[in-house]
Amino acid sequence: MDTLPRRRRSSGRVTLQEVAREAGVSPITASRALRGERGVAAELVERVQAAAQRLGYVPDPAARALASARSSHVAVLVPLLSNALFVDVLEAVHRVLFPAGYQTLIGVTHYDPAEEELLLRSYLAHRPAGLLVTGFDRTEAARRLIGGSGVPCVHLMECAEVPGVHCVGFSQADAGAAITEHLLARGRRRVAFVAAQLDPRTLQRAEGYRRAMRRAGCYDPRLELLNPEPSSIALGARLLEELLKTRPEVDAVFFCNDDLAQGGLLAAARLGVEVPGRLAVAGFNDLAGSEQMLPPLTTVRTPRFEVGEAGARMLLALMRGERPAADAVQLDYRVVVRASS
Amino acid sequence: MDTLPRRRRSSGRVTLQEVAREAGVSPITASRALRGERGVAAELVERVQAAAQRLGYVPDPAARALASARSSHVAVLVPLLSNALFVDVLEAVHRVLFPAGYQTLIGVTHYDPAEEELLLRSYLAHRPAGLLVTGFDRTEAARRLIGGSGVPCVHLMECAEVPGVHCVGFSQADAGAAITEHLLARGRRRVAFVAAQLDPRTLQRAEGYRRAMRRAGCYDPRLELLNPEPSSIALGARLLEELLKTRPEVDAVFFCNDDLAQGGLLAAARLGVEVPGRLAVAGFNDLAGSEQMLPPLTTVRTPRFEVGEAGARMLLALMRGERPAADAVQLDYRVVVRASS
DNA sequence: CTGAAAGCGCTTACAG
DNA sequence: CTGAAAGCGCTTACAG
Repeated sequence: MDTLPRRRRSSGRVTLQEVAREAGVSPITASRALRGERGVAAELVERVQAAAQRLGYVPDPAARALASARSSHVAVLVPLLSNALFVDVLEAVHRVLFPAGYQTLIGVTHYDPAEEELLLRSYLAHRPAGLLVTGFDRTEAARRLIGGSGVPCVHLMECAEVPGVHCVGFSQADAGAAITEHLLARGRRRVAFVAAQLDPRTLQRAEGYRRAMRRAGCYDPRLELLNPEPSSIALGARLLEELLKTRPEVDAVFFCNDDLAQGGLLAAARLGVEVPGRLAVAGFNDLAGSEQMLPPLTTVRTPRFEVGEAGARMLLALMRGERPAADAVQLDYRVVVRASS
Repeated sequence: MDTLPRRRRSSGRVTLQEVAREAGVSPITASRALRGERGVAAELVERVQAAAQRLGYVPDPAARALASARSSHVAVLVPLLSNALFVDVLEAVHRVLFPAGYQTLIGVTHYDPAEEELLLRSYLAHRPAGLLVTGFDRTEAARRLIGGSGVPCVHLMECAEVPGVHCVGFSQADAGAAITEHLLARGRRRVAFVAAQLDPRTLQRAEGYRRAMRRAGCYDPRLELLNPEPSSIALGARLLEELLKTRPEVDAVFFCNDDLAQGGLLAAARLGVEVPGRLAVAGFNDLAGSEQMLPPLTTVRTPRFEVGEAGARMLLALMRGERPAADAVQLDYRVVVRASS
């Protein structure tokens, strides 16, 4: 049966060569047929595919990567998995990329540019076919690594019209302004902004908040409570207590993320602070559970699933060498008004 | 300067050959020195390392994988990223594996054995150095894929003493029994079990619940409310309402996961059901926010971080060809009593 | 302890 | 439209 000479270091897997022999063509033709390269006679394509099927051929990604200087990996760098936001982005990315034959490599930067740079080095060594990164805030070295690699890259979550830069996101600042304007429209004047983590996108929301407050003639820097610790329900509870103690005159709070807002709502209930009567509360991102709070939380629904999907599609185009329809895609958010405001 | 003949298809990266030339040794010696293989003269090791440093050499993982039939990837398969449990496991795994030179590839199975099998095929094609999977519930084909691959594999979250099987986990059944016993010890008799998703580990907790209820002479199948939908805060709220409507006599509820329990607590507050007066409530996993609930949630603190860490360490040993200290590691959980029970 | 040769399994670049 | 040759950048297996 097996007339091939036994290879010295054979790994035991079925090789392209065996498929080619089975189909009666050369390995190169088999390779082209299997990759769907055009310019191969339809009959040969069929014969090769049938042979591959029969032998149970699985291409070797390492050999392919070595020969073509490109792997089937797409590296995705996100700040944190404990932020449900990014889990949704990743889910959407995977749903687009996996059926297209790409493996998603998830890298977690912990909001640390130095760690991102380290991950980038490591992932780039693997010659990924594409790169998906979060936002624009990174070290100069990281920027050079990306640029110098020649690997197609799409930036997620933020949007900037810079030639040669590809991105899918939404305006964090506008969204921050919109939810602030909603609170102002409800007649609130002393609207606090409470934030944690203080990553670039949080600070952009802060800018939106300031813009809206200034426009309404209500801006007062003492209404901002900024804390660099990681965002969490527990921290939201603590920050609300701190806010009420140090700025008792506030009549509304815009939390930069729903987990903080949920904690704030729970703390308010514990302290007997009436929401929205005494204090209106709003969050950001519309995370799981926000609609179940007492009262249900007013928030901004951000298009994270759409960001992941559109970002992955744009990358797919770039990896194919095509020009995407647009270099920068700005998606919509929506203020979701519930009983907390 | 560069006396090397220009290669036809050079990828531009610094190669081992260049490092070897710079250090004045053969490529094989350079390879051995860089990989820390013992049996290379200390002086040569230093020279090679210095040369690599000078040239900015980064080993090519694809070439390495092709030549050695083993990559530096470790594939980790988890059911879901929206369950904070697995995010913690992954975080711990990454913290152990990354410094050891391994890349963690995260695969999400969505609790679907067919999808797991597909992912397994895809990951195994990449010749991972190791494999980390969740639990023991998979297709027969998946089991054969793992076994036939020869790739070291550690099972996480559950524990079984089967020769040749490596695992790190805890007894889901015992933990389920323990929290049930706590509710019984509080004098509750009509303790309901409310569960979603109904994955294997949830069903093991159900077994523990039944064991404890039977032992106390309180078991009644009508006290079980099992729902196959994905677990969420919103579903927990819905299920509590359903429970109170159809089994008004219950005096306690054990939710199979904290997100359900949090939703249940919120629903109870909305309905004016006093907790724990009228109804004691307990959860499972001690997820973020549970301690902030009103009242704070009694739950089981499960060792997910420890599972990830110990599992990764065990895999590290296996990948090095060592025998781990134990094939099956059983970790401890802890009942955390708070005001909801 | 060190090295020359061969090979891992593909694809690129060049012919025809 | 098809193929023979060479090469991608490493490591294994065999010598010495």
